[in-house]
Amino acid sequence: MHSPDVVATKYKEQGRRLTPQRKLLFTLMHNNESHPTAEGLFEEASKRMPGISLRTVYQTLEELSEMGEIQLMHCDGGAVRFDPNVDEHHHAVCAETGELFDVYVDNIDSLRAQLPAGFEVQNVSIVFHGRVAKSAPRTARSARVTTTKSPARQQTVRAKSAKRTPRRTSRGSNT
Amino acid sequence: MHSPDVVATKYKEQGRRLTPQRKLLFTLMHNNESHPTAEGLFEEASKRMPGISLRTVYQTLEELSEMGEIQLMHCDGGAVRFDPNVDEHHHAVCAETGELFDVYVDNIDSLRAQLPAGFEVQNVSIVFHGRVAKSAPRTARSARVTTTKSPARQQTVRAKSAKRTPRRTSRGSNT
DNA sequence: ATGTAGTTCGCATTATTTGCAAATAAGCAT
DNA sequence: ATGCTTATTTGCAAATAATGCGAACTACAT
Repeated sequence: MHSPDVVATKYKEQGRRLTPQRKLLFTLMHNNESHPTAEGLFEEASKRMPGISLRTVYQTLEELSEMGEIQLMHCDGGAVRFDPNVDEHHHAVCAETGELFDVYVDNIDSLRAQLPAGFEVQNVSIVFHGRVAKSAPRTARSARVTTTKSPARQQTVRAKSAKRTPRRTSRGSNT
Repeated sequence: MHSPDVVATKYKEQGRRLTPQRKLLFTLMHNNESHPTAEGLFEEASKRMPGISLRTVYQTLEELSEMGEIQLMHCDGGAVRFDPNVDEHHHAVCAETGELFDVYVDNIDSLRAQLPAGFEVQNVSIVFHGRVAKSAPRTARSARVTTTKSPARQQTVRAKSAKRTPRRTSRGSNT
């Protein structure tokens, strides 16, 4: 996503208005690497602008997405997460914390896949499921991918993964 | 997923009972390559057993998932789709029809990814987004993956992809 | 045939997101 | 500054997807 200033200019060029809400959201999303959900962003925004509406957050995120300033990602079936990084990249999800990291993959074209006959690939999305080791964080950047699962049927991790990001019981009434 | 008979045996072994609902669902899921949603499976099941509850379908799918007989997949943010193929495989989604195909990838380990320091990969899921060409379906099985997008920022396809699988207005009252 | 515990089912509820209309407020012209 | 016009913001209802729960039901061992 471009800088708040540039995005602001783009907005004006398109006849859109610059509201305080939008300006705030531009700022909160710029360089945001947390892959927030609409709710999460709403909470952040509420701190600086109490009263801002969740509806507006959704609205603005949709605009930014349409303008190609941010990307959406449907990760584990929970709420959509937004990413200001629109470069071609992929993701790694920590099974424990739910944290989401950007991952660059160099050689996707070398993947040998048995695609359906006549299938034209437009883009590929890769998600690395795993966990961040708390121990000695050796500087293992750009390593070959090696999975930790039995060679045959693998279901251990997938099995009960339907768990979605836990959230408050209800919005508007945090008892 | 194993054959209905084998699954039935597994159920008995675990002290679970064999109900007509379960038997039907075992049959409908076995060798099912359509990656149905719970709703979809419910509709199929309803044809043969009117009155079966959607709740039971969800329930049974969850059981099968816990038993490692089927896999869940969160595809585009819509409803979860179920896959009786629990071998290590990936998916291809047709952007037009929404159809989902199983895809086998040989050399995932050759992917060169810049993972976060200390990230231990447990498994990788790859989704090929694209479309099935209606023209001459050349037998292009097991080909190298080549994406159709500008080398720089790619957002064309991602942008408005939040569209979920269209479904009936409401369940229970199909006017 | 009987009893018991596992199942099914319907309904309420949660969670995420979008539709809609009324109230507001940018940004331009005066 | 004032007013206008129309884009925006907001709150609420509604759509969708999935789960919790309890009452009614039934598989199946005895």
